[in-house]
Amino acid sequence: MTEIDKNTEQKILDAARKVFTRQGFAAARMDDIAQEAGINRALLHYYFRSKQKLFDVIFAENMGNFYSSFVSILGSDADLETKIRSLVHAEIDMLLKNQDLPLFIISEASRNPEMMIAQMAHVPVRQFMIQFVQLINSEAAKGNIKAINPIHLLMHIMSLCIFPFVGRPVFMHVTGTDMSGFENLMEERKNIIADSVIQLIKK
Amino acid sequence: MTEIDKNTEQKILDAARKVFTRQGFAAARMDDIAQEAGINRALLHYYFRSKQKLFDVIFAENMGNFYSSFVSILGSDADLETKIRSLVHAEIDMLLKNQDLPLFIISEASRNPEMMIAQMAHVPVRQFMIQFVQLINSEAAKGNIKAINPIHLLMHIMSLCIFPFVGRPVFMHVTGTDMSGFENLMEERKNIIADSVIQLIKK
DNA sequence: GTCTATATTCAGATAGAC
DNA sequence: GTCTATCTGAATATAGAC
Repeated sequence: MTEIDKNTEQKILDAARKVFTRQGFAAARMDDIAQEAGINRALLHYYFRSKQKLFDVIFAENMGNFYSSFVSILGSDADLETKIRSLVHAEIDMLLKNQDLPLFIISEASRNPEMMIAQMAHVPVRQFMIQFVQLINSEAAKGNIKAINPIHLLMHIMSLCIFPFVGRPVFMHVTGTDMSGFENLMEERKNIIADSVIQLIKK
Repeated sequence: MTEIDKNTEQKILDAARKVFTRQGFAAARMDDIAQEAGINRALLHYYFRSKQKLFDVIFAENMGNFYSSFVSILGSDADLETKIRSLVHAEIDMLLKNQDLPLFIISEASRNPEMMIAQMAHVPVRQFMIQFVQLINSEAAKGNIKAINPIHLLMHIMSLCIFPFVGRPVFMHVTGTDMSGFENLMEERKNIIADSVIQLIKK
């Protein structure tokens, strides 16, 4: 579907996603979204009534995308090492395609925790966490891995995968890297992170 | 400058630091800062002319605080393991006292990279990075640790230390933890992170 | 230096023509 | 459905009294 074929609602949503995800709610301007969509402000209001309502749609969408990509992996019948490797790869792949997503979710969640909590209700993230904890505990009980607090392990994985994207601007400047250098590094990091995590739990 | 000037100026700076660091530039209101300082808006402008100029002062201050706490550690004559342990402890101690700092710096840097770059010039972060890279490379050359890309190692350390604070609201909700539970976990994490990092480089 | 009152600017939202 | 023009409200900034 080309840009012109899309109906107006879709053009608005695409534009809003782009602007809100980059700028956040407070800094985003309805006019930026309108220009990005190639229409005028009035039409935004005609379709979505208010900035807040339009934002809510985008936030829910982004929240869903952020978690959906890797929730299914734990349920497979692969061994733990494979699961961890897939998890890390899936997450970094998703982040490479949606680089502004984590900072968006995190900053909007900080500024408005109630909204985040409301949206979390529609996403199986808690279930994911429980599944993860059980998996690690049972592997440890079976003696397949070292005993480790699953919460710390999960925090390790999330931190290692997500943080570089959140801190990207600072990181790129400090190391003197450009976008493609950064992306190459993250490609490399898929295996480095997986290896690191696996090394930590291996007996 | 009289004693009373200093008091008011200091009250404004304290209030501005609190509000800007929590809310970010776009969401912060001059009136919030005035109320927090116990004065009125006009006086803010009398002292700092504009919101932007007041913000610049706070941003520079925060940027300085963020990096100054651990830059000195690398220069000591302790062994590598001790240095890494001190680095992690110092950084997490600093973050426990300034929990909003990393998200503030990261989001403002994303929205306005030029400002971040300008402020970076006054902070020895690049020098810190070079020092770190040399340290790791020389230890590897001496055969004291495994060969590892120092950039990835540094990214590991930074990610593990900083990310939990950035993602704290989401994390607290997902795990059902409250503030004191979170802080206990981060206390625990000081050693867990240091142990993990050291394990990764040990031969 | 500090305040109240006011001006200015800007962005979200609406009215009404087509 | 889409536009131009306009209203409203909020937030930054200034003027001027004390």
